[in-house]
Amino acid sequence: MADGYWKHGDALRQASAAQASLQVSMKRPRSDHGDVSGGLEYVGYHPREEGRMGYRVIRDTKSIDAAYERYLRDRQIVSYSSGESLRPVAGGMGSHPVDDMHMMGVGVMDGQSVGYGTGRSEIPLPPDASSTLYVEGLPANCTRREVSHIFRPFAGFREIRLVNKDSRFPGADPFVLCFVDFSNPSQAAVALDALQGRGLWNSKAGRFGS
DNA sequence: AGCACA
Repeated sequence: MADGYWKHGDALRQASAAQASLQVSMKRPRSDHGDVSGGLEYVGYHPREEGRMGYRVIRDTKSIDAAYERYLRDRQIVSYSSGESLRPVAGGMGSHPVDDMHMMGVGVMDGQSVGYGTGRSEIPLPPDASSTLYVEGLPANCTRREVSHIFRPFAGFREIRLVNKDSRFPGADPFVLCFVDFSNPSQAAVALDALQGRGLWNSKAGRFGS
């Protein structure tokens, strides 16, 4: 009955024979408390007009998840195989909500779409969306340069950080975490939409691509 | 499954 621990790890290990699936998500908040400047209970309050995006005041993480899932489902972009890889939680720059910003190359310029955001001018974001993406499911031996190749084409790409961690379970192999910085949450969301749940690592070839 | 750096 201890198999439950490995319901996913097993899939990961077997993926080495097929194609590993990259899981990209928003960065997790630094802590569950202390982010609120006032120390009060208005947790999800944000200053901008939220009516246009259909968001209301959000009280906790689960609400955000639900709202985000809803909008993704409406857009029919992401398939939910794992369901857990999407974590658009608080943690961004709360002072700078991005509604309809199409600056810096994301979205449209003079009627022409740029970058990988082609076709969609903007992506509605949760008020507390982060500019950093969290990536897991990478092979333990992948290099920083390899992973950079995946994200560099996206507008607003800034930097990538690989982190080697030991498994929380004894005897299991170490794994690689990855944090990808973008100039703003909107640009991060574009990359997220494009990469979420996609299989990018061709383990047969031992490299990225097909 | 696993969330770092400033």
